[in-house]
Amino acid sequence: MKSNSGFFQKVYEVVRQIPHGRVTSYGAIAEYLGGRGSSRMVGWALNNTKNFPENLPAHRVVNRKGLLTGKRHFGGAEIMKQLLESEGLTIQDDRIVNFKERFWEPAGE
DNA sequence: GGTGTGACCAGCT
DNA sequence: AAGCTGGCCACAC
Repeated sequence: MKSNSGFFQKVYEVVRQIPHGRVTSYGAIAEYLGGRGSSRMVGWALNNTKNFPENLPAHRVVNRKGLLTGKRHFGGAEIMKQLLESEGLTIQDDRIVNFKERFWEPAGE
């Protein structure tokens, strides 16, 4: 075990483990990791993902309302929307349709 | 080692 | 009803 950040690493792992065509929320990941208060940390971790050479499905991570909050961090709202649509999801009004059904729980896997 | 921040969530006004 | 502030916790300077 590497004594690395842990939290960040875990976030990357979880995000990377998100099934194709599924979405999850920051709060869910945060709660799964340690505490619901760490929800903001999840966003920060994802902010580092843009430094990742490989494609991290951070676009599958949205807020509790299924709203594409971090779309602006992807370099364009259209990017995130297209990515999700490409995954078979439906985006309407910058929001994931049937988000509740598409919701994937980190601890669920 | 202290301060600031950050893509949230939930409660209060 | 809607808007805003606080809180949480871990990382970077």
